[in-house]
Amino acid sequence: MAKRIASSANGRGTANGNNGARVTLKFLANHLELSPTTISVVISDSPLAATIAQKTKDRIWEAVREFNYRPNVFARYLHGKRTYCVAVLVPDIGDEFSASLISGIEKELAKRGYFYFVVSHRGAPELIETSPDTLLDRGVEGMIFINTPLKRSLSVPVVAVSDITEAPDVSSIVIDNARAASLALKHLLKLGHKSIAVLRGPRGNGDSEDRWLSLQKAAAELNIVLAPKLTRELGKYPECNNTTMSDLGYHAAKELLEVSQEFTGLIAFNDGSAIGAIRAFRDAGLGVPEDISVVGFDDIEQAAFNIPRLTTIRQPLLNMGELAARSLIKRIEQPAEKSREVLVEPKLVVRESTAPPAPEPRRPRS
Amino acid sequence: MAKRIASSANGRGTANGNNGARVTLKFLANHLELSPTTISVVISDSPLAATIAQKTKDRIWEAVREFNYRPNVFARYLHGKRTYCVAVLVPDIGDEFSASLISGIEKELAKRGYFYFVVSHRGAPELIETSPDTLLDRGVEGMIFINTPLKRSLSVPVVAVSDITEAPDVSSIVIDNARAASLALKHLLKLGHKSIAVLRGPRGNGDSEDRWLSLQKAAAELNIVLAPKLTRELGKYPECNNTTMSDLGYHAAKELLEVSQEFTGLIAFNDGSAIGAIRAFRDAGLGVPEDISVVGFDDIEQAAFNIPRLTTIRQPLLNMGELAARSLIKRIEQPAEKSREVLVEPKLVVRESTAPPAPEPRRPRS
DNA sequence: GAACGCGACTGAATCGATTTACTATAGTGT
DNA sequence: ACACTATAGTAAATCGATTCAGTCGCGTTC
Repeated sequence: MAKRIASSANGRGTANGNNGARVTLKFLANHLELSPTTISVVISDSPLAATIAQKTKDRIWEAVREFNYRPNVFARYLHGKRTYCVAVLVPDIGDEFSASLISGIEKELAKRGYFYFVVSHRGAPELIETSPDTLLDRGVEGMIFINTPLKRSLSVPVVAVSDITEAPDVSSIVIDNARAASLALKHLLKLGHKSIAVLRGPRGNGDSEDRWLSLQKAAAELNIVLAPKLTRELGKYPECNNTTMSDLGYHAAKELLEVSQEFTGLIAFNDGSAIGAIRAFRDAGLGVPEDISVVGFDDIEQAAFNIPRLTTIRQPLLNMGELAARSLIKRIEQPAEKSREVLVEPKLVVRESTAPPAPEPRRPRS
Repeated sequence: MAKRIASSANGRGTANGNNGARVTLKFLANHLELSPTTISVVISDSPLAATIAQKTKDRIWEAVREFNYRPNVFARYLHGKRTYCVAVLVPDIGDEFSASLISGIEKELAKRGYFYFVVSHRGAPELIETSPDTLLDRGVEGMIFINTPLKRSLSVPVVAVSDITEAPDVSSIVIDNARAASLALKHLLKLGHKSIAVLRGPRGNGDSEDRWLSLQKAAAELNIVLAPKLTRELGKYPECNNTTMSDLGYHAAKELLEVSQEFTGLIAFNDGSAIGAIRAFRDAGLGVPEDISVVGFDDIEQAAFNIPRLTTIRQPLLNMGELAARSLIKRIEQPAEKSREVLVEPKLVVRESTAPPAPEPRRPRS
């Protein structure tokens, strides 16, 4: 009988009453003079465990604690047991959009005892193509695609956030862009703006297309024209690598300024580009909201502290992440569950970057 | 002999020439009329592979392609093979500090073919205590602790970023806070500031203590006093959950304003709190830099687009992440490698939020 | 007192690959 | 023609746990 009690917080490398040898089922079996079967049955609480005497169970659990036995995850998985592991694919984890989503995902996954791999592909097509297989090799039971195209179907459940997948049977979590567009446009309209510029999202971003279409549709319904020359696209995806959204917004806004002196409102693709645009206007001697009103999108942390505080369409990113994780787990644990699309409600947050347009045509301040 | 060529991009669930059954070594062996041993030897390119005829090798590789055979990672690992998997522990992935670091880490890991788990513990002590073991169970070969305390030593290499570990034999990547402090202080001093307020980092953050100590030391050397009443701590760690750095900075700055009308300079713990503070000053009718100069820390994306553009001490977060990953891999692959501390050089980035103090004592503008 | 049932376990096959220690065949030198 | 050496491969044990199909002893029951 072993005398030593292992320190509860032993770090594997340290002593555990077994003199350095790994604590395996076989070792425990030896020590308890039972068969590995019995111990396995008790530990994994299989139905068979009912047939084991309580006294024996107690002995087993005690030994488990004493030696800090931890079943080998890999051996277990060989028998097709669950891995409780999923993957998140994302263009880049560096920006606040992705980071907030992942934060929400993580929160929910942790609550349910799941682990996750993160793969950021930076838009590289071959990574997008091959990493699902590698992840499958590693036993993930499901995947969350953030803003990432998926062309084929996979053998595990998939949830897409900011959907740009073509694959069937994928659940998706998307913001209600129609509602968002109408919210932003109506707000500006009510303030009295007639000429509105738009910063479209980069091609390759899941929301770009849908958002733009929604904006056009809403504009048509409200009898506004979104003039093409007052529209800028925020750069192609692959180039997004070293350029930040603010940077993209800054340059797009400058271009806009060169083209026109008329517009009094701007709807940006997101808060980052909105902040960049405001900076550009400011550099041109124009004030926000005095000369131009700006509406952002997302409501990132800085939005509320920006000068001026940013009026924006809030996307509940944390919730969306949680929702994505929850949907995924549901589909993993209840395979009968059908895939479905969840539309998330955006919210207009009015702050300081929007105001009625100046009565006079604007002119750069000195 | 199989007739069909598997589609190269088959998604596991789909046909692969084997009618749905898993493609295992045994299956391939059967199909090629070779023993599993031979195939294994060839595929894993063990030394023995030299003894296999080239012709046979070719046949094997062809079959591997044809059936899209992928060795089972878990079965492999049972034999103690490498997992190429590490873990990153972080308080929270949502903020730009962590996100940038992870982005750097990820970049380097991906380059070397490693996968990684992320665990964000939100400061919860029991998670910090238990997750290393769970991660070890999952076969990680090393861990990166971002801003996370580690009290015991682990059986795998550990690299700490923004170091607050007490464990021995841990490599660490830390910013040179002494240099940073001197940079910030000298900048303000040269502009003519005498009375300088400080926003200290939250307790529990790895850099807080060191940064503050460095600041005091540098101040002493430069013959400035950092008055305790002009010093604020940015809230305790656990409460940091729902509060953003900007929020913390905002409130701390307000408090500062209530206490004193004298200070003309502020050194913030990071850019988030700096932006919050600027907002608070502005709300009180004070301008930055006209009335108060503000120095941030980190140089996050928004810093360059903020109004005013933020003067800040840049921390090369992406590089630090890459460095951390590189160190970790080195220690994994060359166990003889000793742990060491890497001091990263900060850089002063002068923008618009700092200027000489106004000659007159300041007073709130209307 | 033979047949039966039941409680409490266990043996052996299995998951999918790796690895060590062979074997079988063909070719070489003398 | 015989030992000897490559060459080309294979059988079987192993990693650590799970699981199906028993086994063994003992108390009932008619």
